[in-house]
Order: sequence, then C-alpha cells, then structure tokens
Amino acid sequence: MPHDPDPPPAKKFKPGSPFFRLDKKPVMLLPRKGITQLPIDVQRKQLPIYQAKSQLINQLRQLHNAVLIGETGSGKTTQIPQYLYEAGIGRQGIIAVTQPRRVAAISLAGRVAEEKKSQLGKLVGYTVRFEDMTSSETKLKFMTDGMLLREAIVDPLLLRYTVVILDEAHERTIHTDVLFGVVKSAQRKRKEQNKIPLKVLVMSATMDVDLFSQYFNKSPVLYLEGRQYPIQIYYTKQSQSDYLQAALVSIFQIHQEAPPSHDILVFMTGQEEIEALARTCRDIAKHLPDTCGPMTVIPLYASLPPAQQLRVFQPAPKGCRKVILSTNIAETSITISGIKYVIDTGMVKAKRFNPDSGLEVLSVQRVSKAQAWQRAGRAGREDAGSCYRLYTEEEFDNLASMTVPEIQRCNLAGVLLQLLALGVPDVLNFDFMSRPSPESMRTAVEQLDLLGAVERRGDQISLTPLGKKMACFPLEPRFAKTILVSPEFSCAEEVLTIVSLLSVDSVLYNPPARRDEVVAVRRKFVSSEGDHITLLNIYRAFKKVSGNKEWCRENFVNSRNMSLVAEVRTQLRDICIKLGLKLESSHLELAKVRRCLAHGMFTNAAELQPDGTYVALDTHHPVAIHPSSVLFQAKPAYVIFNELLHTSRCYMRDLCLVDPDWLQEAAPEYFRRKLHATKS
DNA sequence: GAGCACTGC
Repeated sequence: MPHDPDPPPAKKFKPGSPFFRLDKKPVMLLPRKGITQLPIDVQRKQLPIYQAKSQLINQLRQLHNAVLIGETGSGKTTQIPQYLYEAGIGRQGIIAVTQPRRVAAISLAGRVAEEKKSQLGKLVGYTVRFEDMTSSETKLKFMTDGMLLREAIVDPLLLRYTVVILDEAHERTIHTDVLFGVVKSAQRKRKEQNKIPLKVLVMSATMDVDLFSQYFNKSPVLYLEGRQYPIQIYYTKQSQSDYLQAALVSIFQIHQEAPPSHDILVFMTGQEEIEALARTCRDIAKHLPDTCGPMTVIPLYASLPPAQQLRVFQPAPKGCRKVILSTNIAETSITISGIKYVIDTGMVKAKRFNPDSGLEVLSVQRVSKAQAWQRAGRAGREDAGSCYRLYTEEEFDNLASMTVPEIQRCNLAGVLLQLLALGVPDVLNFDFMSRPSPESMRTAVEQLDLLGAVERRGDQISLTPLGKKMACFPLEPRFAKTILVSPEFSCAEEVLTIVSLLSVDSVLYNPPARRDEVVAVRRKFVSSEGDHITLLNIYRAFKKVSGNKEWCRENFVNSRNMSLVAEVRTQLRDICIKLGLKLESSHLELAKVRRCLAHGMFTNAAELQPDGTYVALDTHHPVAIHPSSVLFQAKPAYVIFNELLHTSRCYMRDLCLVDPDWLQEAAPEYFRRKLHATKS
C-alpha cells in the first residue's frame, strides 16, 4: 500500500440506503440461480413472470399502449412476445421487439427460437445491419431500433407489424427516441384510416415511467413484481478530491476483508486511467502480506481486442480475487457474473455538443442518479451485493436524476433528414418525448439547407430530390451528399471507400510503445494530399492482399475495423446502384477525389492565416492540425477536415488539402460571406 | 507535438 497518513476512504464509509431500490419503487425480477440446468419449458415456467402470465395476457389484449417495468434479465423480453403470440394477439402480422444493440437482438432471437423449438429464421428471427435472419414465416422479430427506423422510411405506418415492443426504452438512444414519435403517429393514423391497429408496448427499467406513460396517451404502467437481491449502498463520509486514489484504497480494503471468491467491478472513465490503475494494483498486490490472497486485475473497455475482452468472463483461479476495471461498457453492454462488489467513482467520460459552435467535446462528468443505480445493480445479479460510492450521500442527492437523452446532445441533421424522408409534415414541431433545443434544430436545418437537401418556404421545410436520395444512405448527411456528387467528378469508387473509412472507428492501430515502428511502416502509404488519400492508399493495399491478417499485423492496421469498412462499402455501393449512380474510378487522378470531397464537406473547411494558425471558415474559431495528421508538418493554405476535437486546443482531425476555388464553386454564396468575414 | 466513453443505420 502507498504511505498514506490519512485513514483510507473505505474506513470512512457509512451505510447509506439499505436497499438498491428506493421506497415505493417496485421490486424487480431476476432469474433464479441454477435455472439453466433444467429443461427449457420447465425453465420458462419457473420464471417469476410466469405467475403473472394470464393476468398479463388479459391486460395486454385490451390495451393499445402499455408501459412495462422490470429489470433486464427478468424474462420479460423473452417471454412477453411469446405470450402474445401464444394467445393469438397480433397474429395477423409480425410482433417486433427492438433493442439498442445488435448483440442483444441476435442473442434474444436465438434464445426465443430455442424456447419455441424452432429453427432460427423461421417463426423467430432477427434483423440487424448486414444480417437478416427472417423469412416469410417470421412472426416474432427481434431487431435493432435503427433498423425499424430504416424500415419506417419505406413504410411509415409499419403495416407489417401488429405489435411493436420498444425494449430498453430507459436508455433513450437517439433511435428509440425518434421511434417513439414514429410508432405513436403510425398508431394514430392506422386508427384514423381504419387499418389493423398497432399495439405499442414500452419496456423499461424503473426510470422515466411517468414520462413514458404521459407520452403514450397516459397509458397504464404494469409492474412486474418479483424478487430482488438486496444491495447495500455505502457512501463516503467526506467528498473525495482524488477518485482514483479513493478507488485504489477501496479495492485493497475490500481485498483484505472479503472472501477471495467475491469479485470486484470498478467503474472508471477511460482506457488511460484504467491501464494506469491496473499497473498500480498489480504492483501493490505483489507486496501484500501472505494473509492476503492473490489478485488478478482485468481492464475492460471497448477498444480492447475481442480476445482480451473475453478475459473478464474467465473465473479467477481458486483463492484468487478478480478485480475488473471497466468503463461504462459494463453498465449495459457486457454482463459479468460473480460480481459481489461494485466501486463507483461517480464519473463518466461523455460527449457534449455545442449547437452554436458545432463542437463536440469529450469530457469527464458526473454520472446521473439513474446511471449510479445501473452501476450498483451490477452487484446484485445473482446474490446480495454491495456498492461503494466514492462520493457522499449529499453529492449523490445533487446528481441529475437521469442522463440527458442522446437526442438533446448531438447534431440533429441526420435525424431531421430521416423525419423528412418519413413524410413528417412539420418537422420543427415533431412530437418528441424530450424536445431538443430550438437552436440545435435550427443549426440542423441550416446544415441541410447548405447541403441542398431541403427547401424552405416560410416555416415549411421539404426535401429536395437530392435530399430524398441522401436519406437513402445510412450515413451522416454530409457523407451522403459527397457520395451523391461523386459521379460528377468520375470518382464514385474512391469516394465510397473514403466515406466508408470515415464512418467507422479508425482502422489505424497505434500502440504507443511501438511508435517508431508504426511511423516507419506507415510511410509507404502517406500522401502529401492528406489523410483521406492516405487512408485510401491503405485500403487499396489491404484489398491487394485480400485482407490478409498477417499483413494487417505488420502494417498496424486494425483488421476487424477494416473488414467492417469493406461491409459498409458494399452496402453503400448497393444503394448507389439502386439509385442508378454512375460508378467510375478516378484511378490515379486523385485531385478529382479531393475536389469531390470539397463539394460534399465544404462546411468543414479551414484557412491558413498570415501568422501560421488556422481558422475554421464556418464559425471563425481558431483551430489547429492534430498531430496525428499526415499534414501536421505541412502548412496548406486550405484544408477540409472530418471532425473537430476539443482537448487542450481545438484540433482538426483527418484533413484533406483543397483548392479554395473548389470551395467557392461548391457553395458560392456561403463562401462569399465566410471568406469576406475572415479577412475583415 | 496528442491521446478518444458507448452505441447504431
């Protein structure tokens, strides 16, 4: 242990609320231990929700809307669709169950197919991007919420469906929030037009119940009662100035006192601090007295290679304690069994969006109460557990009650384009459950206007023919625009590649310890024309060796992301073919490609100033070239960039050298204003 | 001369 004269924070803990849930909140269902060894139909009947089956069916038969409350894993997601189907409710069409995440949709479909003793893709199926496991026989369909939203563009009344179940609604993803409005409107219109009614069920953990119920015509809230393993909550007596130190001390406090089979899950903010704390823990664990057992420390975050992520599921050797240091990936996406203790730093790294500057800032912030409960809940999935909050009870009381829904903190251009494509008559007054700010709506309309996607007549906004085509692409509007103008420059093939590369996580792997090697190996791809062309060179080389894994390793290319790029590209290319676009290659004439990029992404342009700094032309904010760019040492007069990242300075990332004439011809009026303003 | 939580179409 470090020499710390103060008593460790864990000693200062006092018991807080004795149970996980607050008073009056319903108790949650959780699957019983050992249930998986039983035959499948016995398992189904042992789920506590089974007791409520006939009552639930009676209620759901009559209701058009209902809000169902119950913890994830209660069995509600797998059982209720089956109950409806077995009771003949909604048999004329399909019962859809939406999920925020692909893996959830896929694994739930697998589970339910197994329970129905039916081959996956027949009665029970799933649809996610790049994968459709459904057939004409499919009646129970699990899908990502984004996928149902895409379908709604073709069929705004969702006529294939008789029931839509929006699961995990409390997560409030941007897709779920838009779907709320879409299903509500479809339901009303189908009623007005005397079509088969649409039943809408919203499933959630305990948060936001009133909001959901109010929004869906004051629909009844059905509570699924059951058992909940109690979780003891502890708060610190005093506010902690250093949550990392507090976490460290708490880990070893628990380690010295608790039986070794009890695992610890620590919620932290990011890769760097996780790796640093992991090293410190391992060092300290080496020098502990023999009375203390050994400890394995496992980091967990999304950018970790899959094989290393799997380590969190392996049980520690007997007598050894498992300590998992995780980002919020373990809040929802990854469920680890055997967790007895949760340590919650109370902090999270999250993106914030400033609609005025169009700037996204990634910053460390306090969690919401809802998030804190979600984290605590990870200690009580199989048995009673404890949660140590590294903040005082008063600090907890002052937290925001829920996380601000995604729709209120991101760029809305894509959402508005989608709503317009859905035929929503008055987008600015769309019936959002949580309305985004008027400024961010205005910014989005302006952006779409600049791209030529919309026409404005007074308050009326409608799609132009170009806008209609843009909405066909599962992309940010500016990327869709770039693809659509590419035939004019005879470079669609190259632009498809570049847009695909920009719309997934980076394909470049940069282990800091091998920096010199990375620089040397990457030299052969570098283009003086910028990062876009450099990426294109890497993709071309990757294709030349047919995606060889060994080649990826040698060249520090992330093969998982590169394969995803290829999949995205195929999808985008298919859409181009459906739209009848002329797909040509510019081959070696890469200036054509850059000119095309300038036409699609002119809103992200920057100009070199006489003093050697850069100014973003859109906002006149001072910006700088990110050191990871191949243009870092260069001083091009004009560039376009893919994104701005505000850290120590405001950095442009992924740059492409452009000619100012191209910008002028792409948006003459806009640049007359912008260039003039800069010079004055 | 930096350093990036998590999803998804």
